[in-house]
Amino acid sequence: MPEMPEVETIRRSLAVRIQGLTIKETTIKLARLIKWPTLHEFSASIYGSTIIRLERRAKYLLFYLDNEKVLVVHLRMTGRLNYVSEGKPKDPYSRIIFHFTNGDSLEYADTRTLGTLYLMPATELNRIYGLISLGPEPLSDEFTFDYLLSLVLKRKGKIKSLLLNQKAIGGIGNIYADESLSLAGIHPARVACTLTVIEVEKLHSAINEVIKKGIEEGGTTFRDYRDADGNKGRFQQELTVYGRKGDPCKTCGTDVMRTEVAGRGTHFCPNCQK
DNA sequence: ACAGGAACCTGATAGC
DNA sequence: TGCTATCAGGTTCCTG
Repeated sequence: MPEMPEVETIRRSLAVRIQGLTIKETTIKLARLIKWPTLHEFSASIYGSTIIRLERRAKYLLFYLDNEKVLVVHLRMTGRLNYVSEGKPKDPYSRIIFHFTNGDSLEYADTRTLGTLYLMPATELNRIYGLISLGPEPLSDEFTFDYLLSLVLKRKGKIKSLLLNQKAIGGIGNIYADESLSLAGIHPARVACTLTVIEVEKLHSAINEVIKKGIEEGGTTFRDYRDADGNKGRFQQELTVYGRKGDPCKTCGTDVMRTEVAGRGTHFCPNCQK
């Protein structure tokens, strides 16, 4: 479900709620979502720990605990994190619940159950391959024009595949890939290494602009994304192509097309994107 | 080394 | 109404 702007919005809304709270017991309704360690160790290690801070790396959330451990959560397609005040109704797809000593709880809910949770010593986070192998993320100092150019020049695959490749760039998903390519005027199926320097410049600033705006607008609620307090995002109002199949392009009026690129539903304006 | 496709899951919606 | 097909914001594993 969520991409970098959605995960960042969840982080911001959740951090102010949970920092300093202490976890008592954990209710685990779907154990297979916990990838490490064993069920017993997971519950035992987290019991009595206090959340010091909440960080994000690309689409991963990292809950730093006062016992030198880190709870790592990846929401995949439909994961949600709900801060639930005492006595409030629970999400029907609630899978794992962390109960705090103040009576409130943090609920991990997930319709399609593809999400993943880990509890790792802070010194062993490098054992999570998807986390350690992440490329630089948009808006960071490492994500420079030169970096993107060097990446693009050596790739023979489609440009959209590159944007979705988390080892190349961390944090972009299907919505923001389509929106970035739309803003840059580049067709998603273009072979990466055929892009001109000017096009790479446009793409570099388009990615940063779209991700920045996405965060400012609190993410995109296309279906069921919500922040930790249950609020919807606002970026869906700004979408130029994603989810707009058959609707007129906001620039030229041509019907927005939907095809499949890199195995994903892909939206673009056939007139504006070459 | 890299690209493409299937697999993992469940539910919502569109079309007949 | 009810059935079927398609689609879904992601990642990983396998194959070629």
